[in-house]
Amino acid sequence: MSKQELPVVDLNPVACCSPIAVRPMDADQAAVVAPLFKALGDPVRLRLMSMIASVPEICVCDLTPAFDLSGPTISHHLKLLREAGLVDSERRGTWVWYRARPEAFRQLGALLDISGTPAGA
Amino acid sequence: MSKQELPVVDLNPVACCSPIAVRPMDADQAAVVAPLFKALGDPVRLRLMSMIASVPEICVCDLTPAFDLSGPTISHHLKLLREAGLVDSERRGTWVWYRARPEAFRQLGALLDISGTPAGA
DNA sequence: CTCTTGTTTCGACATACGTCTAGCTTGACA
DNA sequence: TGTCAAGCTAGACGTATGTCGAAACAAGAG
Repeated sequence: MSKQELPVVDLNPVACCSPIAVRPMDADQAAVVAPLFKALGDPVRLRLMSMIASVPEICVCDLTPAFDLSGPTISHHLKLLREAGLVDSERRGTWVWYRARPEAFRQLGALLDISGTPAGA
Repeated sequence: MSKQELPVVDLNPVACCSPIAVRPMDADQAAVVAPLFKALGDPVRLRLMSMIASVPEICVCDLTPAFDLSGPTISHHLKLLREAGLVDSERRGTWVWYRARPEAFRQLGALLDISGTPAGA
């Protein structure tokens, strides 16, 4: 191997990790963060996420008809987004309402920040 | 359904899409972007990506020993990152060197920007 | 040319994932 | 209480994914 040295930088104390272009992620951090990206890695979930995040809150009854998919399938995807911590849900009467969790987005956005890094140059 | 109106906003002409919290993504946009998130949705690939992005370039021979995985498996993950457009590779003599593609990161980061959106409030 | 080392491709396998239908739970309302 | 609608859970099924070992390919050294 080339014996190249990888940079070693302290963790950002606020969020989970430094931007991925600042220092190499260790296995534990990757295991925490990868599921968040994975949750957004399906076109249906990405659209759901986008529909939810573009309004203060939205009813499942407004999400389902936007897709050519069965109700249970949409419900399944929403569950994955919930388990990833990207959205919150709340039942109010007959309907269930979903809201985005901004912290998760801020964390993911921060991870992708490449300004002032080797990759950003 | 609740007849709630989803916002309709012009596309950002520079990148592929507006931030996902600005307007709901349509199916075509989601089909383009989701594979990028999917590529980062595996812990091994996320670590690889991070190792690659934290230096100007890096040799496969420095990536492989960081994992408890066979060479072919690492090669497979690198191929997926390449096909997603997140990294570039170049053979120089015996070794193959990988570099991050900053444009892809900037685009993903922009998508996750929630400042000034309903979710960011 | 042949040997060695580094990397990718191929083929196989177990597991995870996306989707469906059927059935259940919750709440509203007559 | 009975009934209906919204949404979730359970189970099944086909496909995609992560992993491996073996083999092929690439480049340099002897």
